[in-house]
Amino acid sequence: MSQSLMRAMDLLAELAAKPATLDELASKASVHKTTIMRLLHTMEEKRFVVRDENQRFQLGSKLFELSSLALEQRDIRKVAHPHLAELNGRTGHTVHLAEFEGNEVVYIDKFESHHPVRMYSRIGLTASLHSAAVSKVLLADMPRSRQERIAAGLDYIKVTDNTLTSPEALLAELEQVRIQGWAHDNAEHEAFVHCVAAPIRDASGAVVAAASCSVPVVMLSYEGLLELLPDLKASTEAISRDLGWISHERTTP
Amino acid sequence: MSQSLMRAMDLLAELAAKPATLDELASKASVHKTTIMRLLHTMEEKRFVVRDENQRFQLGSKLFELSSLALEQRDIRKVAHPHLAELNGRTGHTVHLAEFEGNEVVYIDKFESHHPVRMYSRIGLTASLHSAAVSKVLLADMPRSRQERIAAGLDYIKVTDNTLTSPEALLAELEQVRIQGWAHDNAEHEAFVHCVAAPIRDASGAVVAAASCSVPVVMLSYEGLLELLPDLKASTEAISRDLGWISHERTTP
DNA sequence: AACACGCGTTGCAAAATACGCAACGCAATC
DNA sequence: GATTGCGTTGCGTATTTTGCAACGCGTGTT
Repeated sequence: MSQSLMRAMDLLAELAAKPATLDELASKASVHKTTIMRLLHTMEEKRFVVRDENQRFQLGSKLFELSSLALEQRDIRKVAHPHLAELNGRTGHTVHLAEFEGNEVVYIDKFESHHPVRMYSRIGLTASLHSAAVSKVLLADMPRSRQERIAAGLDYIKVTDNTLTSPEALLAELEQVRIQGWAHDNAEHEAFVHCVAAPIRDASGAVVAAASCSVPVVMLSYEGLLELLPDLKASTEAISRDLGWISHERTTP
Repeated sequence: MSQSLMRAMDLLAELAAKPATLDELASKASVHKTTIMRLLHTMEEKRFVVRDENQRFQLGSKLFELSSLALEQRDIRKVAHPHLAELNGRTGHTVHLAEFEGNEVVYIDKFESHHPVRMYSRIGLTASLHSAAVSKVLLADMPRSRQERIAAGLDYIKVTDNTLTSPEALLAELEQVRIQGWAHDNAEHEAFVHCVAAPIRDASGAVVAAASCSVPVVMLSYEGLLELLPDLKASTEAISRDLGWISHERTTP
């Protein structure tokens, strides 16, 4: 659509991975360096890019500024923050907050594990739709027709022994997630990590986000993982209440 | 230089302030909406921008991804180096940079004193958790529950007259450190050396490292040591800014 | 029920803009 | 002192971007 903008954004992505010189960038993009240079110049002017002392280009501080502003705008994040921080403090495990965006699931907040064995992830990364616990939670609340459309469009790369490999398997699991009110990732994405996730609802009752705990399997058995559920549910329900949601569960039968 | 890119970046800055509709953006930029729309489309494709349910445009998750990646690769040591070298040059005293790693505080960089009386330490060594000034700074930013767990697990070997000897004493001091924004080691680890330390923060505001000045007591009284604070704070704050941190102190009252 | 308004979308023709090229300047390296 | 690596400059070409005018679609108004 807009060629120069497209290239510029690719450049930013490239620089995020690793600072680079003009020629490196030009050859990777298969464009002449003059072109790249002009783009870098304008981005430099707006502080999206800076040059270090050795003429290598890297991402500039404007980007940090924008990203922190953008994160602040998402009010789910703001509301959830204290609750998830508390959950993280109480359990000591990695906690993620994720949202549906476009057709992807994106991590919008993360709280690091207190333990030396940690898992890698980053705010802004997208989660796998057929294996991440948060994705299952977010998908589970969608209308069946949309679930089917999405499930049909995935390629089910088998990354671990437990990865789901068919639309049917995924849809069946989504149905179960919807009924039980939580989801797991039983080492379906990385063999050494499993997770549990639960939904966060707004005033209309729609699932607007999902929170999860991720734990290395060497640290906690599957049964131990499930014992985190009451804590996790307590947190997600508290967040939902803060967002205006009113539980319609019968308190005592 | 590159008109479309320039406009696109202005759009991002505009959206950072407040999500907006197409027409709002177009009138603010004094450009026809078709033009803006094309830019937004390509940015949407790259997840720099998203539309919410009411067709308002806002910043997308790619920005979070880029900025967290970039911050990760700017390792603290590299960023801090010139600032600490300058501090070391200016004061002439031993300067340390320390990080939390696992459950220990580790020195990750050191600048030697210019004076003949030096203190012994080495990059990679761990600092004592209950007496080193850098440890206090790093601990002070942690959640209370974690502080308590750590404080309870230490054995308070009394190495000098001033060594803190109880979890209560340590926790009380951490609270003070958190409030005042710096910590001391008043000859609590070695009778002939005292130090001051200050926190280094990343874009999220979390304390990711600490820097300190260590001086033999024969060289500088406690009052003299405190006079190093403005210099030290200036350095740590400059490093924090380089890491993307934005001060939320009011500049003028 | 009909109408107007707001907001995004489409197709097209004009030209301003971005592009590639080739040559230059300036360091650092051998 | 020659060579390699990296960024910079000027210029003609044509590709890309632009503005316009009309359309589609949903909302809320009379």
